[in-house]
Parts: sequence; structure tokens; C-alpha cells
Amino acid sequence: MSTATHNAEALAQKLADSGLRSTPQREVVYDVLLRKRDHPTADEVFARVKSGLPTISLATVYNCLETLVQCDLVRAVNFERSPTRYCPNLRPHAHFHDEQTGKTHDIDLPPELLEKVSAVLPVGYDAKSVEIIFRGKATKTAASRD
Amino acid sequence: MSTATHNAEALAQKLADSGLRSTPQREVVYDVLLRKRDHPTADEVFARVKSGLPTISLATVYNCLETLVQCDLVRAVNFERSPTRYCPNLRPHAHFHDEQTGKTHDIDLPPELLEKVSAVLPVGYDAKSVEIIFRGKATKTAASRD
DNA sequence: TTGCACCTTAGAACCATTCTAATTTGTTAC
DNA sequence: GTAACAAATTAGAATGGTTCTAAGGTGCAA
Repeated sequence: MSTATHNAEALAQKLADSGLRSTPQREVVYDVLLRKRDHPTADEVFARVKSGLPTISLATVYNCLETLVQCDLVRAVNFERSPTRYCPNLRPHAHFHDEQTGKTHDIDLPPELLEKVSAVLPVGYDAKSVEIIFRGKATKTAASRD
Repeated sequence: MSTATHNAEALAQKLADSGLRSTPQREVVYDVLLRKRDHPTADEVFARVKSGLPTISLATVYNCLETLVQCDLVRAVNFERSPTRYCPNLRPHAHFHDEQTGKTHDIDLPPELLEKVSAVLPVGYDAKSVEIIFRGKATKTAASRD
């Protein structure tokens, strides 16, 4: 079984869990995210998806991305108010935003660090999620990972 | 000397450091941020500023806020793509975004935690800043702080 | 007191995203 | 099978926060 088929089935399963259907558009959008994990914007996803599905609309790309986020298959990432970026990495991770190149890098987070971070919350604050964003510049070596 | 006067002078100093002038608009915008530290949007600042300076324009509010951010007197805070909020708290702190009320709370961060967080960066990543955002709900007690 | 850079202003423009209304597709009950 | 209904897609219009533009004001410097 090919990787794409495997992903499509995992996707279909996750969608079904939420009472949603698998569609060619959703499959291709998800596949595009998995193939090149460079945190593309909706526009960039749209451009990539069109080669496989030339008649897809931008609205559908937005709909599919939103659906994938709802199903916890994809994370939406925002830097200031620039276009939302999409990330299929489900491991706990922070984002490093390179201000020179505009590129985004995933930084894996050890569970104990997340605990330490959450421990700073005073009583009465019940956090459902923590997001950590670094800004700065990455050297060529670090940047070459994606 | 009144607090407002003191703030105005501190502002004038900081602006001068960047080769900028102090103006009534900049003073009032900064004063509004200091008076009610509830992370207002530009629109909210605009509304508050108008009582003291009825002819100010929204464009000027945006300009002043941007200037204050440049001078490191104010932090711009973004949650997803909702309107940018402004925060005059210069201490190292995270933000807790209450999803029920939409309110934002400052969470002070001990310096050693920031160090631990930055320590997860692999070699080659040079972070100029770290931003930490919690999302969840705050109890009445916690929320009553602002 | 003239020049010139800095600021402010109103309104237009921008652009990522969401909405609307129409169509297509898939599923279920018969 | 097929009618009926729900879910999904589509193109294009609308939305809304922010930025841009061009014109007018303000204040320091020579």
C-alpha cells in the first residue's frame, strides 16, 4: 500500500470519527500538507493542489484546511497578522520564525518542558493549550532542514 | 508631579532616543494604554482616545501604536487573526487568552523559565524573542484581576 | 520667516478570509 | 433503482482590520 493511500485511509478514518466524509479535495489538500511540510499558506496550498485537481476553488481549500484543523490532523499557525500557515506535525512542538527568510521551523518540545511552562500559571487559570513562538534568525545548517 | 506628566516625560525621552517627537496624540494614546491595561484593540484605543482628543483619526491611532511598539514601550499581541491588541507591560510575561470571555491576562514569567525554554533550541537557531500563549478558561477569581 | 522634515488626517485601497446562493455529489429509505 | 435529503463544492461578492496616499498642519533650524 502506498503512503498516499495509507494517509488517505487515516484521513477517512479521522473524518468519519467526526461524522464527515472523505472527498478528493480533502485528500489532496491533506496530501499536499504532508508532502511538503514548509508551513504553506492557504494560497500556497491552493497553488499546489491545483496541479492534481485543477478545478478546485480557493474557498474549498479554506474549507478543507478548516476541516483538517477541526479533526486535529493539522495545526493552524499565525505570526502577527500574516496569512495563516498550516502544519501537519502533531507532535508537541514550538515554532521558530526566521525573520530574514520568513521560513518557519518546527522545534520539538520535551514533555517536561511543557509541564514546567504550564506550572507558571497561577491557580484559577486552566489552559487547554500552550503555544510557543521563537523569532530570530537560523543559520544555514539549521535552516537546511526544510 | 502627576503620574500622567511623569509618563509623558518618560515617553518624550524614549521617543527622542529614536529621533521622534512627542505629540499630543502619542501622549494620549500611550496614556490610554497605561490607564486601562486590558489589551485593547486599535479600535478600542481610538474610542477611548477620542474623549480627550476628539479630532484624532483612526490612522493616527494606528501610527501612534506602531511608534510605541518601535520604541519598545508597548507590545503588540495577536491571537489567531483577530485584531491586534496592545500591552504596555514591559516585564517578561506570557499571555493567557480566555476563550469564554475573550479577555487576555498577563502571566509573569520567571527569568529561569525563559532560559529553560530557549534551551530547547538546537544549535543554529538564534532567537531574538520568545512568545508564550496559553488558551483556556480562567475562573472568576483569576479573571477579576482586570 | 523661510525652508524643511515630521506628523496628522480622511478616505481610498488592500487583501486574507468568510459568506452567499447555486450546483454537485453522496447516502439513505423506500 | 430512485426519490429525497444532507453534505460538500464552487464562484464571486462581502467583510473588516490594517495600510496607503495625498493633502494639510506643526515646529525646529538656519
